[in-house]
Amino acid sequence: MTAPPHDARRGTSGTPLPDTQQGMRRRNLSRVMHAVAAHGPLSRAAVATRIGLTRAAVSTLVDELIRSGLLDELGPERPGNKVGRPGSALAVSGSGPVGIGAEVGVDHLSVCAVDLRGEVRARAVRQGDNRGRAPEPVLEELGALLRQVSDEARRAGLRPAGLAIAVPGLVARGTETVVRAPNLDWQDVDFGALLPGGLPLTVDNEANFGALAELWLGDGVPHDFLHVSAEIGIGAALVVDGRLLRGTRGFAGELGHVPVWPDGPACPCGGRGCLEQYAGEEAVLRAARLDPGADRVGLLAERAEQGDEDVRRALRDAGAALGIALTGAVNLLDPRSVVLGGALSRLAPWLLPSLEGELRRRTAGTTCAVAVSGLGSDGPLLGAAHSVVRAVLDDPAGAAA
Amino acid sequence: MTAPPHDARRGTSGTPLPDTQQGMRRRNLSRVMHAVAAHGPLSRAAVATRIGLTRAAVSTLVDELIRSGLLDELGPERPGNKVGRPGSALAVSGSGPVGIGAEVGVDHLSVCAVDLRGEVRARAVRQGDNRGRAPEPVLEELGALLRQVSDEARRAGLRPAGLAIAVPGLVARGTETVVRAPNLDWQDVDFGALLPGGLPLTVDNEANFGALAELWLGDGVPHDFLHVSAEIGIGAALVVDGRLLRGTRGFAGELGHVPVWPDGPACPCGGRGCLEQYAGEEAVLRAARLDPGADRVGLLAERAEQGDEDVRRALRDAGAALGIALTGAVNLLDPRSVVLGGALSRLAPWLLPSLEGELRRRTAGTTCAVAVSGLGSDGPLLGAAHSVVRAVLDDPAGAAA
DNA sequence: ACTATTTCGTCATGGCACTTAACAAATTAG
DNA sequence: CTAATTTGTTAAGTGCCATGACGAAATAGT
Repeated sequence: MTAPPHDARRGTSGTPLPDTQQGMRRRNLSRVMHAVAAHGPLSRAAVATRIGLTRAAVSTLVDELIRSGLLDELGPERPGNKVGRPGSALAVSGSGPVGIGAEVGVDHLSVCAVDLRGEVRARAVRQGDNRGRAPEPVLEELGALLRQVSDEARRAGLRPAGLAIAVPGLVARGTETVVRAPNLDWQDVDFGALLPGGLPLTVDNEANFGALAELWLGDGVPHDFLHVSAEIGIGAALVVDGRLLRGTRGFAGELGHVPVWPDGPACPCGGRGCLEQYAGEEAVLRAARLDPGADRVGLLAERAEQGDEDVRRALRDAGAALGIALTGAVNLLDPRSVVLGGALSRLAPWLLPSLEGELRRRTAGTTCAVAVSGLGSDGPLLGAAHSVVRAVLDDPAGAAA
Repeated sequence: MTAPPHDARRGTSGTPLPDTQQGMRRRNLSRVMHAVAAHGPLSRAAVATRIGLTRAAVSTLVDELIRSGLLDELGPERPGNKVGRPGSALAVSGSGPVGIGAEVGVDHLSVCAVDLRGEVRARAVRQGDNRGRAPEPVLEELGALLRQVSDEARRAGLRPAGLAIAVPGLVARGTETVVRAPNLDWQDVDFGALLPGGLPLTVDNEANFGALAELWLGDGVPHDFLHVSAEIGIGAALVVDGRLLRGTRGFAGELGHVPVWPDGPACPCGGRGCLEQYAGEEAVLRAARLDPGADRVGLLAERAEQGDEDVRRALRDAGAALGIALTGAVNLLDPRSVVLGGALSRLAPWLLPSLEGELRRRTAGTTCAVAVSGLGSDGPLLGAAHSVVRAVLDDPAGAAA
């Protein structure tokens, strides 16, 4: 229904969008919101110097944003400045719009509401294996959770401004249709048709939302990195210049099928020796001589911690394969860092030594830091909710409603 | 001195540039120029509908551009429209600014001047091996060629608006310093200091300029592709959404050191089994049992054409290795196509079958077209000159002088 | 305590960029 | 030859930000 927020502003053809005064106004409203959201409570004067407009101009912008309920005036502020009249502190409203984020995982459904300040204001989770279930009943349950969270938010005086859903599968660029979700065994599921409408809807890959969460919430992470996450497949998401690189069809980031040993075992994808054959969940479990059961990642972590040599070797080998695949990616993309997220962050202690070893040996000089995500398994959910929040910050006028 | 033109418009930090009315004017001037440059002679009314402004607004913009000498009024035009007053055709000026492009190759120096219409208006080449020569005498010769071309352009009433130089090596992002050019055996050469000033200078990798040439001049190539070129090393340049992906330090595109067979022969880069060990010029010559001499690419093409089995096998194997490395890249980036440029375009007939074979087998479904560049060896030079032209189109107000 | 200084937010004025609306000019259709 | 259509220009209008001046609120100095 609505275009993905993060590619906005780019015209469809070579000619960008026309530039009118209203567009200028909208962009400046957005700049004010971003400045206040990113750099804590700020006075009008501080905003003005920060975004390069005059105090007078910022005053009118702020007035409009306060009237729309997107900014709050907190009252006089004790400023860092020593002398002069204190400014009136402005903060993004904690009682205006909220972004609704949802995640359809293989073993859970979760929904949350995040306000403009980034606080989680409502939350609902339903555990339960969704593998092999038909889309309709799953999305019906998801709808119930969504209603629950929306109602809770509304009771708190908040207004849902949009809905973003993270799914473990490929989503065709610009649509709400899941083309293929191997772990759920879903194909061509149109979320727009199966969920009650009413809110602007965005559906995207969980790896993408996880990377965006890292970009927006991770600390110290620059806006140029490669985010690797593994659930059952291995997905990567590339953030370049603070923007997600989606690829022509939206299928970018298929790290799992990068060839590692080109003559290696055949892969369902048609190739041979894909990374997934060495570092995918199934492959690691097999190499560790463990049976696939529930909470397999937890099991691996537990055994590794206990010192199980088979498990440790399996993880070491997986890390080496990851390191080789990442060497290619780092050579191609020159990111500032690589971030391990999702299940990988939990297994990082045993993956990292061999991973970093391969990477460093093969990219001498081109030092690329490897970091572990601090967001844990909440990344995709938070990224989804925050994507709605960002959409509001990116166009406050359009989202004021 | 000036920032690379293609990353412009992006603020230094999270907060973008402020939006003032003057900025709006500049952007709209740019839109007019782009519309006229891209879509042939156009009337004011046609420009207006195309860029979404009113005829009145476009009229004042066009007046200003004509006064600056960037647009020419050709006179009444026979329009496609059946009825109504004919418009007055506008075209970008053929007598205004020109972009000066230069290329420092291993066996030649070349310089050209391209006007806003994209026509090459002056040109100078000096053949001769530059391998191992010190930077100073080479750049002195280049300076002589530059003067020659600039003078010729000036005699034709043209005004050099900027200088862009393509070099076979790595250039640190945003600088004019060649960090490392292995084939010339140069390190940390500051072009800005060694060339006479006076013009805004940009120095960049030849692969990058080759890709930009493909983007701007290639026909049918979309603005999402992976451009592969091989001189002695193998470089790639990624164009995403019409923008060059440079990487954090400007070192993106090092396809030559993507691991292909991780246990393969050691590579000077410190890794093992890098693509360059299989498809690099030296490796191919060795496999073909040919001695390195002058015009080695030409020799390979000639022998392959004559049916030399050793050469053909060597090229077949190189193509397969390329296909494997590209499989990784395609999986990661999901480009619309892969374009073979530079020396590869000449050898394409013998590389393509195995290359496409590997690529197609390993990326079933994810069809990614492989194309051969039509620009030949002129790509980098033309890309450099056109980058200056684009800078003028991108900010006509700033470049009017 | 009182004044000078500094900084903040607002207001009135002005300039700039685009839109709207009207019009003359140039061409085709009937 | 008139009506219709399209172009380019002009004049008035609106929106948005800059400029400069002002009162308000706090600190520093005497």
